Amino acid sequence: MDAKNPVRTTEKTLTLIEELMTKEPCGVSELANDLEMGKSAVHNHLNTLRTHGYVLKEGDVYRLGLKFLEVGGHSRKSMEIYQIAEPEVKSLAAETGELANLLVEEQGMGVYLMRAKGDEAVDLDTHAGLRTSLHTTALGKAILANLSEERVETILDRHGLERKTSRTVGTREELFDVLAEIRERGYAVDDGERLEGLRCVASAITSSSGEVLGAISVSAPANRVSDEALHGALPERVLSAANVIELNINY
Amino acid sequence: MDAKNPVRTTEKTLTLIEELMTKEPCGVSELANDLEMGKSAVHNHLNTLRTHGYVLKEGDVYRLGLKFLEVGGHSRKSMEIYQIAEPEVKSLAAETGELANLLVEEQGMGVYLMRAKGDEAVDLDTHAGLRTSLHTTALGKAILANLSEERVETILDRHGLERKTSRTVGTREELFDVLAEIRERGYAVDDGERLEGLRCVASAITSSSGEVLGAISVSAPANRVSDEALHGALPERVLSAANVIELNINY
DNA sequence: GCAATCTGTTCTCTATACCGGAACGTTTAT
DNA sequence: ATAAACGTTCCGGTATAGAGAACAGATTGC
Repeated sequence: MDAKNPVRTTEKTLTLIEELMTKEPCGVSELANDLEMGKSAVHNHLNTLRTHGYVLKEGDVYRLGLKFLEVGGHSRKSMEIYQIAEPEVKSLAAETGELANLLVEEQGMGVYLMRAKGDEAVDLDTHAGLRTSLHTTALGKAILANLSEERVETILDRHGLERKTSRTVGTREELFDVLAEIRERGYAVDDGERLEGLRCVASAITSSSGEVLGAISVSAPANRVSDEALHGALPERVLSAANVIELNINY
Repeated sequence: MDAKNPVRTTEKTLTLIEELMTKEPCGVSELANDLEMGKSAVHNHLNTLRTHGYVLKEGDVYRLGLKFLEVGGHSRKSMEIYQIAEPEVKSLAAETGELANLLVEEQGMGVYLMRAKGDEAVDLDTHAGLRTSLHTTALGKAILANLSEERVETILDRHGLERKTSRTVGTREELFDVLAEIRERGYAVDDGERLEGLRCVASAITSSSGEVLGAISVSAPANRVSDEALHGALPERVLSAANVIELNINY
């Protein structure tokens, strides 16, 4: 939903920020061309952002500053789910030796709040703050399974059902079947749907009132996760960690 | 240095963001009062930010969204120093069992890029993105010691010499003495200057051309760091980790 | 070595759009 | 019931954003 009276100047600033994020260091003229803005406008916006620490100038090129990390880090730190889940996700990674993740939903997308690597963990490109479609990961599906069907429809309307690999769930019907299955057994599984050869087990974290707060997962290469483990020891661990988090959140 | 032709509308947006960071969830009227803006202006700005994911509305209150974490996470991930130092900082934490940190300088301030906790680590409030005066931490002093005297003066002119505890270095002269000492022995020490009872050892990370890229440290409670360790085993570990990082950066 | 063409920055002027203030519909408190 | 808050919408006067031109400096091509 768009704002009724959008502040166009602010939107230009935000467009500039997003362009800087994808292009990284670049100059005024390049940005002006790409965004079809005048050079003076780009220059004024960049320098306004610069005096506030959001943008840095190195020689003749501009790039994003760490102010965004400051604001983002502050937001994350103030989230109860992060404060409580953080040590548990780390334990989960240490105990399994694999990669553990914490995801929350925001505006219909999944946002990774953190990841923790065990000794043997694969190195995925999931850094804190990264966004992902909910239907493409076990984490996201664990969350979707705990939302109302109506809510899920709304999310799908907004973000669609983009495919990541040939195994990604392709239709709404298929997705709802998967979600029902997840609700039944209590955890979600990703068997190479997001990345070939990667297996992943996730569980939602819910408040005492049944509201979803987020999800945690363990990801490991298929050759280290037997079929038995995928539906036995691994989900047991993940569910246990989720349980501890839920207990701590509800005091 | 202020921009020549600042974009005032953008500045209002940024002010709003910073107010939201300190106040957390709050409504339109409260923000309008605090910032001496009209309600409609605040409303328009908030909703513009909202359609771009930077702000969320929960009921009748607004708060910052995780978009900032996305942008910040992206910036951090694209920094060479982070990519290379990350595993080493984690090792440092694991081996010492204490808290290890990575700091870089930006606009005369120190910015924590990450922290890693060992098994016994104290839990400080140093989260990723947090800013700190350079002269108040061992990390910052390790960086200052590798900057030109001129650069250091400029930074002090901009940010002053705020005291954190009674032990914080209080005058420029004192600071320059400390920095000379750091250059001589190769590492910086903080013995309760930032926080009573906390000892900290840090080393700068420099490129092959001698430019400072950042600094790493280990922090531990005084009762676990003997006077010998503070100038023996601990700096040895930190320096060794810094060395590995420097080697990896210069291929 | 000179001209041509980049670059980022500064300046001016006006069409634009930001936003104060008033009105609206709800919700909460008295 | 009444009042006082809230968030949201609307409108119109006016501050200002930004196109375009001109600038200085760097780099290029011939």
